[in-house]
Amino acid sequence: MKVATYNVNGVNGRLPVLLRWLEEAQPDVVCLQELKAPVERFPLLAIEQAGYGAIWQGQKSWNGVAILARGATPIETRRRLPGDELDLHSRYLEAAVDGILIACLYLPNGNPAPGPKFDYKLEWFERLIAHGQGLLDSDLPVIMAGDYNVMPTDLDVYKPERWLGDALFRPEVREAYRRVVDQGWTDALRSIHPDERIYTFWDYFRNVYGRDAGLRIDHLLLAPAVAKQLASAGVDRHVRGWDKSSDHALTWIVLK
DNA sequence: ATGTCACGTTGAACGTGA
Repeated sequence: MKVATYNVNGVNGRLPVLLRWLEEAQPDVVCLQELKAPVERFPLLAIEQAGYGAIWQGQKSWNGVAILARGATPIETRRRLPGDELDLHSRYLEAAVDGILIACLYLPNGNPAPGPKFDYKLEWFERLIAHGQGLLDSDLPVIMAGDYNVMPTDLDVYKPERWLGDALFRPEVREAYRRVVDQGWTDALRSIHPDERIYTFWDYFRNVYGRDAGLRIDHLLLAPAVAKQLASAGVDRHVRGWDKSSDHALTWIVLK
């Protein structure tokens, strides 16, 4: 079983890239973030024609998340991260696929920091920690996949000293990410490749991709029951070089 | 500070978020 996460950065604008990758990689489950489309503009027909069922949560212009499953429709279990009824951003979606609970999340960027957007990011993290604990307590096989907007360590940044004050790398968010992992989650990419420089995002600016000045901010966190089944993990970084690509690449795992 | 995108309000630029 192959499970992937992809910040698509506009599901309609990037649709050819998404469909090309689905055909090439044949994933079983895909978590998408940053649809940047309202509910009614999700390209369900094209995705169904590619052989996938989908559930999604849209929002005009910003955010938006979806879960795709090959030959099946994910069974939705939740479409909000609990803990704040006033949070209207479309950033969380949860569903069962083939006996595994898939949480698709798009954590707030948080810049500029400090400020209200950074506070919102930290609050969102607290809610994720609370909900994540509940998921672990359930003993279900769970994957929390998505754009966490956090580089966990120096190894995940091309030039750490340049990012110290940024909302993606400030000590508070690294600490929050660590608190999630320390609950008992396995960072799939890091567990398979403990010492390797692996990036999942390259900015559009200044030939950043060509210079490999990347960041690792897209993560798949595995509950113990799933971590036991982890066979391989990687990033399809070549997709970032395709025409009209998202600034993120596809990050995936294969389970035994 | 800068740089590059997508999406929206609009009707060719500009604001916003990233």
